[in-house]
Amino acid sequence: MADDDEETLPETFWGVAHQLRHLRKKTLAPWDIAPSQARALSVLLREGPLRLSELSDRLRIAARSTTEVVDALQTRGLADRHPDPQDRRATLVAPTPEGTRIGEAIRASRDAEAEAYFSILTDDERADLTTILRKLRTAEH
Amino acid sequence: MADDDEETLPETFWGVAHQLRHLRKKTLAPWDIAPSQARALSVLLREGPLRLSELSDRLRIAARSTTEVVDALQTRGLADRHPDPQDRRATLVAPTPEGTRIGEAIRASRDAEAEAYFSILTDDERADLTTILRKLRTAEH
DNA sequence: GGGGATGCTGAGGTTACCTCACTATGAGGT
DNA sequence: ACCTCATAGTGAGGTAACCTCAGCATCCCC
Repeated sequence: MADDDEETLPETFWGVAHQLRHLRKKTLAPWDIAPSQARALSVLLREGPLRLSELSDRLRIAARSTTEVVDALQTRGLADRHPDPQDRRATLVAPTPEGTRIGEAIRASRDAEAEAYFSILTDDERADLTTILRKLRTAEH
Repeated sequence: MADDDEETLPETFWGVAHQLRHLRKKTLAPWDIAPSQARALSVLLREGPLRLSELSDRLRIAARSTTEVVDALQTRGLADRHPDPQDRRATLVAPTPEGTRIGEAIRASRDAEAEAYFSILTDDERADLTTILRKLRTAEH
């Protein structure tokens, strides 16, 4: 019912973001895990145990918000906290075996989801899109 | 402090989305208007008076959420409701003169913002990006 | 051995959504 | 005319994912 012929670049960008967000949510449903938690778990799998502050940097959110995400992961038994031997102020967050298992399953499913979503593009378009977005991403704004 | 060398396409996409969201928020600051309200106002400027249900379609949000956005616009004197002469169940939402004025100012500023953000791209890259996103946007997923 | 920076978290707030239930109205069939 | 069913908007209540600010513990450096 909504027609979308002459959208500007940012508008189109947000449209895609919106679709991807919904898709991602749907993909996550089998695990009953919130997107923010899945994101954090994925960072932990990729980078191993991290301080809360480091995790905040990776997620680009405030430290206080990271506390909440980690609380949730811990409640679900997907990650745990232990003291950093280097610095008694700091807390290291690491995925549990269960967290690793689930995190890997999510990643696989998410790869498949992204594959499906972007599969309507040609290889060239995909490559171009990656290059262009990466350029935007890393530029100084 | 966060290094970002080997991100996947979706990750990079979200990174760009994140930056754009912050930029947009900053651009909106002078008017002290929430992003959701600015979006609705922009739709109203483009399409003229709309029923709440039609506005929901354009914004791709639930009807109930549109009620809230319109409430906010009305409180600020940027839009008003009046009954649809065609259907006494329906309510038409239209921008006030003030809403039109502010909406246009926001659009101008937003165009400038987007221009600045995407200005690091070449014309070709911009065209490619638009084409690719539009393709993703309109495909059946 | 202060004094300021850093690391985490409690308290409390905001934004932008959602569903469900309800009322008023419209539209079609009998 | 009446009955049923769909549609339009909204009250009530809820959620996710963020935020700031204040406070405490610890570290680092002169």
